[in-house]
Amino acid sequence: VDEPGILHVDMDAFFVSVELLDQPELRGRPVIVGGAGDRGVVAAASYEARSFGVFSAMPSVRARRLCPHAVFLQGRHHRYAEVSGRVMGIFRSFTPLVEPISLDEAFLDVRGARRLHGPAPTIAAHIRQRVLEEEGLTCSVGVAPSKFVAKLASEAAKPRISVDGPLPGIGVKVIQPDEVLGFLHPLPVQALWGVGPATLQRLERLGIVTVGDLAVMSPAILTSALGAASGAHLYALANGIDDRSVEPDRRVKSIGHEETFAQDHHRRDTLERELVRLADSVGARLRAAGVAGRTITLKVRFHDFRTITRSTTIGGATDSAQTIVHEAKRLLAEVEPSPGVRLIGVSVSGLVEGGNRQLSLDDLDAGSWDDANQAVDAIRARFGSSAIGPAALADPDGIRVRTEGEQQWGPGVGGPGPAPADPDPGRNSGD
DNA sequence: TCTGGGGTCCTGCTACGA
DNA sequence: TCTGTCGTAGCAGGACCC
Repeated sequence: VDEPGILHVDMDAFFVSVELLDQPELRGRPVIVGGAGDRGVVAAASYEARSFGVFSAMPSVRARRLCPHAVFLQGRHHRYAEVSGRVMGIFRSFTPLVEPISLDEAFLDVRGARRLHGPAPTIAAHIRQRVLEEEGLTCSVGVAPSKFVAKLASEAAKPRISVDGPLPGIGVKVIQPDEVLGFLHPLPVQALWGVGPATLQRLERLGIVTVGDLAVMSPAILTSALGAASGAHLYALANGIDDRSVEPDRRVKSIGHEETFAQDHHRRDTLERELVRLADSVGARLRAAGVAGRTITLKVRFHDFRTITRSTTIGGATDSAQTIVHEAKRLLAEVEPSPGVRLIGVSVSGLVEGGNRQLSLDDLDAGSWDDANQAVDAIRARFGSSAIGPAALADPDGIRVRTEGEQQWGPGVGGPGPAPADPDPGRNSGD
């Protein structure tokens, strides 16, 4: 790889910027998108909010303390997905080799687009211009010979915060092949993709502070400290070696849904009802994606944040909520909920394309559900996700069904919490 | 300070069949 | 028949990313 042909495009404060498009009167104010409840977190913060020390993944309680006058918004995932789809469309008008990483960032391989659109830095500038003109949004672009250097470069191109407020970034940062090591080595080691708090601690024990320190370390010492895969991977990155290609059609490997409760739950029957709702959502998403899976995993997080997973692998792949619920309940039966459960989740992995799906005995048992599931999917497509759902989830008046998507970044203020009618005698925790 | 929800990947352990 | 080895699958947990 000898020319900077990989782009990393990162939208600036994406969720917040989309909200500002729809509510321009909020421009210039500190705006935070995320869960507003006691157990929520910040999903995105405007640069005004960031200058108060607010960052994504920060507990909302703390964000509110740091910036009490900030405007808190719940977030609208569907709206962000819609805008993201159009932005990715702009990227694809330059190259088919687009690998979306999330709603707001993607890698592009533009080495084959030179003739049509010019060299990579020119393409980067054109992309920024078109995203601004067509969507009213700004983005930062890193241009480099490899994915991870492009990612770090886009970070260097981003707007900055200062005591006087936000400062615009340079927008495009280009790293030529002979500049890679000079760019990388002064960076703190946690700038590397794959170095989080735990790995950072281990590296610091070896006296490694910068990427340059890591680059001159013995690979044998690194692998013994970090394991074979991570050690070799980080050593390669620190020396500027990253031959991962841009993969335009990565297949999803698992689909899951989990929720934190506004208050801890202590009763198995309450948790089972939540499982029905989560599995209903996971089944619908599996069918929408045209996949089915063999491994069902239950996740439980207790009041003290201890988290366990229990999984089981069934004979044939399923996309049926009924089968998922059945297996998840069996797994839950081995868990003691009385200390208090703050989160429960269900996921399905070992995915195969729906067309290759094999029927298991469980599926045969639930086979009659297939038609019902298809009918439910059709009704939801036409009337919305809350139009129909499992009877176990209906409100006492039988009118409305709680479904997925009502909490994105933690439980809202005062809810949704448990399904209704959940007396928890002997407890005063507010289940 | 008190920690969401969507994921991926890696490691270590155990069971099991060849 | 018993024992050891090896590869693989399944499972649980941890770390990390956005």
